[in-house]
Amino acid sequence: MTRAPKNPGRSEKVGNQDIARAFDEIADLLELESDNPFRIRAYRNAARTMRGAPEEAADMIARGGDPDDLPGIGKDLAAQIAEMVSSGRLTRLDRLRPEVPALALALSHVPGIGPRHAMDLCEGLKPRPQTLDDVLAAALAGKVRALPGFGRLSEQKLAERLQVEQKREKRFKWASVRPYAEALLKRLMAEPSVEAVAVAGSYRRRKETVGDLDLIAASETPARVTKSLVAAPDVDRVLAEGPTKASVVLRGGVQVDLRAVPRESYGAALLYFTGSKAHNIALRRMAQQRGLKINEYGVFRGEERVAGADEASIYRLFGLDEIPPELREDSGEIDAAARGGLPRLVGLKDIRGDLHVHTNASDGANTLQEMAQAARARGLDYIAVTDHSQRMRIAHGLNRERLLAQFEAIDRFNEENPDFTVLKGAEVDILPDGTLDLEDDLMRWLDVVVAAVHSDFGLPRDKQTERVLRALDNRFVFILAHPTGRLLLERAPGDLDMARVMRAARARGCCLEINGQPERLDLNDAHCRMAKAEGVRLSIGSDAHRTSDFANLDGAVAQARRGWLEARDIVNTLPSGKLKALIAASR
DNA sequence: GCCGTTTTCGGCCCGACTGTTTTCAGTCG
Repeated sequence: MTRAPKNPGRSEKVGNQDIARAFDEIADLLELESDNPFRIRAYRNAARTMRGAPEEAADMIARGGDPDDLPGIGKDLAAQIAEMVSSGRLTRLDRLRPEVPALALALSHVPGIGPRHAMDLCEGLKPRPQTLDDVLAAALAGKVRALPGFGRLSEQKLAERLQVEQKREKRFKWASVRPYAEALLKRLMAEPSVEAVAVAGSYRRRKETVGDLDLIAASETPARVTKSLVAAPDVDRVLAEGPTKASVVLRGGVQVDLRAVPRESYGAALLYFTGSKAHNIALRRMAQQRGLKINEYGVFRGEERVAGADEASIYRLFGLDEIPPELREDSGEIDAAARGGLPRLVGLKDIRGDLHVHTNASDGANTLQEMAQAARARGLDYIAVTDHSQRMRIAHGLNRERLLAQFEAIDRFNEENPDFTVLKGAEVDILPDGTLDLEDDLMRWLDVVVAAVHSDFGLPRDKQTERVLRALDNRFVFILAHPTGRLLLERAPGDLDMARVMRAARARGCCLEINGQPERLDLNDAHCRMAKAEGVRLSIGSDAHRTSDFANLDGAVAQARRGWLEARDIVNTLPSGKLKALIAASR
């Protein structure tokens, strides 16, 4: 459910996310009113643009810029943005809301129920339903089948969908669906008729959360592949099954959609179902301009297929460099690919060391030696051991004495292991007033000081921002860890003026961390891109608490890639010697 | 509502599956 910003007229800043939500709600409402579909799309595009915009609209307007310059934002929408920024309200939305029942909006958000049926249910049922439960009751009582466009079967499905909706997990963290994805890939790969299979969709684009899994298989006997999915052991319910397509819900609630296509269409299908939708639309427009048609079976000139077996052939046909899935959001990647200007995205192999690692001295599960060995086994050259400072009682934070003992252990380890480097570090708590939980005379002996907020996440924007800025003021702080403090699907990001934080970080030569914990992935993709634009360097940290957690680096790298980052944007692609010099220069 | 080497009007992406229809609308991706 979307809401306009609270506290209209207050000085509290309206963020791009608020604007995006308002535009999406307008699109939803217009859709329920059966408004012009292209106008609806314009609002949705605008919402997407605002979500990924590199600069807060409020800042843009304050410095004399015009949101009209953003792609998909014209005069009208620019005026609406300006209205929201100045007043916190949106007249268009305020007028629209009373015209459409709130229940219709809620119904249309249930999968399988579109705007048409949502309105028909609201207006056709007697007595008029007020809640989703009312609609469910009507369906169970057999009152829905009488409505035009409904029948016995659709009534039954409606009841099921509403019941599922009540306990549905809407999105899943990327890492939590990975086991399902890999199990299904393995199963389908074992099918003799399958020549190739991959996960497409937002999973392949490495979005931090995914709503479902999209599988693409190449096979000359597609019906056998869809049958194999439907018969998989984890399948709870079958939503649809046809000769080339099947949809199921797994136990655990993850929906899986499979498309099986012939070998010569595999690249086209992979491209098509990897999306994003906006990226596809942009490509299709290019196809049209060239008198071509692109769909999930290939690129066609008339009846003739001119590309489609692999993705590269399709991009090549349009004069584009191959665009990595992480960039396919229609946020500038197509222009960049056309002029040979795509970034050379950082890869896991570029990461030389890990700058955020815990041991069992604080809340980790493994010893310093075990962590170092595991890192080396993964091909890293160094790690920074960054156990918690003493304020983190719950995490066994290190006091002065224990930290000094750790120094000695690290020196000993480095002497005995000349082919690997353990850097002395600490994850120092940023206290609510912005002071640090470790004295300067200790921090000066650390190779890497990582500062992080672990309490009082709910401070108002100005206080939270001042708190972080004060911490960054300390000459020894080199990295701001998990800058927003968000936990995916659990805790909203702290209210930080990220533009100010970035300017301060650049001025001080500090880095912002991309934390790879699957529930953090903090910074997010948009912030990564913003940091690069602001000239702020980033660091990648697994925040490992056990040896297996070095796998988190993959998630952090994926996030960096979504943020258009290259190896040179990330400090721990440097060898340890150069990194140390960089840190020394920042003090 | 946006946009422009067919530019200020008239376009705007494409196909599979489902269920209710009797030739198609709704929904999804």
